[in-house]
Amino acid sequence: MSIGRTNAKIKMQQDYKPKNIEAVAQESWKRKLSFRAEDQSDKPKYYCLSMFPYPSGKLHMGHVRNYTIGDVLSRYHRMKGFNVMQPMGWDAFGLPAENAALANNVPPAAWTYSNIDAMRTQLQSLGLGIDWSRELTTCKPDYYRWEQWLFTRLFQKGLIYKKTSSVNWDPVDNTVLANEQVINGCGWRSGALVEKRDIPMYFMRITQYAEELLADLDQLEGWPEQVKTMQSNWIGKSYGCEVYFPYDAESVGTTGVLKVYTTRPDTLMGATYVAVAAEHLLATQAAASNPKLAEFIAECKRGGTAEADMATMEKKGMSTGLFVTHPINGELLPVWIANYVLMGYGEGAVMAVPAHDERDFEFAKKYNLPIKQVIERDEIVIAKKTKSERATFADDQNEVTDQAVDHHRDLMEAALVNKFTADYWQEWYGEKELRMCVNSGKYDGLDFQQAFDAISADLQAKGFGQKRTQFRLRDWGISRQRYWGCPIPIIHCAQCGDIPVPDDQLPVILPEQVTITGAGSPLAKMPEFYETSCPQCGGAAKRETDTMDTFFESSWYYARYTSPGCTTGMVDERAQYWLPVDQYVGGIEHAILHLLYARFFNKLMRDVGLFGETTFSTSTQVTGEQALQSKSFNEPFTNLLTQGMVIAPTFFREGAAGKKLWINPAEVDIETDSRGRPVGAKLRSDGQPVVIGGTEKMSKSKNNGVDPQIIIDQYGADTARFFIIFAAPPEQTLEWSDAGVEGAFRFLRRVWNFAYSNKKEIDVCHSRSKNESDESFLKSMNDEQREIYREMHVVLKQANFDLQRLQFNTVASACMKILKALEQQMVTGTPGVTTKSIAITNGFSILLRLLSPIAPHITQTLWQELGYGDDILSAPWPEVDEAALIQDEIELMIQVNGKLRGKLRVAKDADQTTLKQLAVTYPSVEKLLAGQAAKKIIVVPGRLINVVT
RNA sequence: GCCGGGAUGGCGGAAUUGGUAGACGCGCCGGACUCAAAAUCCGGUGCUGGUAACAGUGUGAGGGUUCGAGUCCCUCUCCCGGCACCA
Repeated sequence: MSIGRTNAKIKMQQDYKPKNIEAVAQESWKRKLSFRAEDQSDKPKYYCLSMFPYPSGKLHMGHVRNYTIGDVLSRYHRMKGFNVMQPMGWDAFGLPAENAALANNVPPAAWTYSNIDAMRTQLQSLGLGIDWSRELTTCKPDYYRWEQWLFTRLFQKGLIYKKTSSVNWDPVDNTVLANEQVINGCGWRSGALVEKRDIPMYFMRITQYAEELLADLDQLEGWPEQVKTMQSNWIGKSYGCEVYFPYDAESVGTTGVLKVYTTRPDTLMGATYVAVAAEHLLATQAAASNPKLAEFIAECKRGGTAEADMATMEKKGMSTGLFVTHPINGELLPVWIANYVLMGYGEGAVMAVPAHDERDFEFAKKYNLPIKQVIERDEIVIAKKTKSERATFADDQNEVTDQAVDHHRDLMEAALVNKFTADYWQEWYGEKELRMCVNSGKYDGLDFQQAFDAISADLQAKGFGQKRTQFRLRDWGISRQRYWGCPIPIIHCAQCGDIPVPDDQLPVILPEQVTITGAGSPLAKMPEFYETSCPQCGGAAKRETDTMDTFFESSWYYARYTSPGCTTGMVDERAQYWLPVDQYVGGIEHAILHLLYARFFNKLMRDVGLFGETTFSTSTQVTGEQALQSKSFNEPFTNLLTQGMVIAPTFFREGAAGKKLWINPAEVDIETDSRGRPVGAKLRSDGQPVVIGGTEKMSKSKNNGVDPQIIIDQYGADTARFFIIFAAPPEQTLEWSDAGVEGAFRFLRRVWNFAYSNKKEIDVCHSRSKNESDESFLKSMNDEQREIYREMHVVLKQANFDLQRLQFNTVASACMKILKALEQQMVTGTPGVTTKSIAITNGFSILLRLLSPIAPHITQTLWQELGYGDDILSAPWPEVDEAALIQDEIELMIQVNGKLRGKLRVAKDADQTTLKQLAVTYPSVEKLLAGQAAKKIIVVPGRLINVVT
């Protein structure tokens, strides 16, 4: 069956039946290849990408929201005249497939592929304008062979290297656990106490790109500020100093230095001890002869590797009995082992200045270590001086008043009484501004920067340190001791070492028929997989059995979509047409890791020469300008929209032993009082009360998920899409509401009904000559028509603005406003074709086009049914007729002292004097003035007049 | 703990730059239609007082800047996201 002309002959359905019209519309898009993106076009390109889903098997509301937002953007840009590409694919490797394999005894591959099929069907029923010819699946060799290829290139360039690193080790299941699988320090399945274990892993030198990743954030004007801030903080560039503390030969037994990094060298004179991580060389050495220390180190190694746990646990430490000497004053400082010092960060050792660091302070108080104040507020230092001495400190910026001196005298007295209590300490520890050194010998009186420079210089002169820039960002560990991931293309040869798999032997294919036991990787138990020969010497060798972090796949899929079917590389020349992505849409939870890794990969691929004739050496930093000149590009995503979560109410009953039994909202009836406030809830099946819980992220564990498929089956995809767009702006959390969904459906039905009952008049109107861009169109209208026409365009102007700033909920509102105004016109307007139909025909065409990105099926159908055209997809986007917006009279607010007291209609070009006169003689203003003259009258043109008394 | 974000009627949210707080929708109340109900349509709806006109009050809490603050500044509370092996 075909739609369009054939269908137009059939009488229009009276009732809105989404099931029928959605199937017809989707079939038509499929047949006409409506969403096939052209690799060559006269139109400007628009690459709109939504984060691809992990194929869990069932579409959830978060997906629906993500892809609806992307589809609205895609369809809007298409109508604006862009060559749009909106692809879709599957982030198919990952832990859940292995968990499912354990639970259901299905191989991860089979489970994944059947999930993909199920989810593709669901996605298609949403009516998304996707170019399915570009679909990709990351667990297929034709995809992952190219990341193996990239791996070997980066390995050869030294951008991937091997080192040992800590993982969560489950000693009962003898397996490595993900952070997610560690619950309260125990393995999720075995319940065993998890410990840290050091194993060799491959790392990517993302730190080599830290400077560029940080600097290029400035180029990302289309990114939310908060995401850039988070990334910037994550990279964490800091300026500091390396300090070497020479070993005390007597206690340590050898010579050497303890290396630390500090951002506060100005406080070096206040260092009273040093602390090292449990894995530090000095710790190991001290523990050799001290069983108690060895026990403490073992304790530190218990528990997982998650940073949040490290940061919140109780600070514990133990003295090693070893000493180092202070590099400037030569004092002996004790060496402590502390559980809050991380081996993987910095040097695995810190200098402790308890007077000026919160953690050191807490630790020193706990273990009675000395606290030496070396920084003081300027004012207090000054207050301690005589009046004449003070004069030399006072300047225009920092005048020392007697009041300030008194205030700080009080503080000083408080200090004597409360010395080093946490409250008082808060008063002076942190900020670097307006502070100077005290108790620091020759550095006394220096401010932060002066002391920083002087102490660094002295350290350097003595060979005990130097200034250093440091990044918080660590190199990216990419090895996973798991099965369901991309095999790392390395061969271990006893003679030749670690050899990358040669290109002609790629891909290293992951065997799909395996048994998952939950203990260790199946690959390590498959000789047919790991037994191989060395590509270099030909001798027997062993293939690497670790797989890659799944972030690897998601870091370059955006590029692969540009080159579907490419068998010659990761991408081909089509990438240069489509990249960078114009609009990326996805959850805020990816603000740091995924988005940082994808930015990193973009730079790697650029530097490997995939995006043009660039030949950057990886050892030099590339500026944005250089890259732009070379026709390449630095950043993968020009604009970023971070969408909020979908949340829903929760309901539960207390089960045995206080265990909560969560009840799905669909099974609950809510009781309200006369005002509509909820007072209770009952389970429909037994009529007994349930407890109303909080409103939380839709999840299996809280049983508050709403299945999108049920909504689509019941109301249609257009209703689901409309509700999701209408209920909240894209970046905010969206609260699910069944009543709201019904409201969305009611609205679409009203649109349908309006079309049905006005079809005749609109048809008649089409036969008359008219052109909305024609100036005479506006002039030909009578006042009534012009007013409704103006109303349409006021709403349209706001809607077009809202679309540009990605606030789609108010675009949905605008559609409702237009329909309301048109319905109103039907009731109150003068009957007859000449007075109503022109305005209605024009207004309804605006409504259909404005609504079409949100609810594409109903609008496509009505566009044809009412004879506006064959295909709304190729209709031009409605633009505002500015001439229609001009009004002769405007309404001004009248305020007295900023408080609204009335409204006034005035000519739009009334002058200020007239307006002021009108305001003071306005009855309620006159009354409030009570005969007094106004002190001041503020006129805000076009808005208000404020009379100040 | 650290980094980032949020809080506006009974509910979701609107208010472009400091200038009419509550658009639009849900819910609730009243009315029409109906034998009745549902659906639909019309009207009302921040809170307090008042028959009403109107007045007071109101954007998480407390303070500040301003003729004027939901919006800017300071302090605080609660909630959410991320923290490097969930994706």
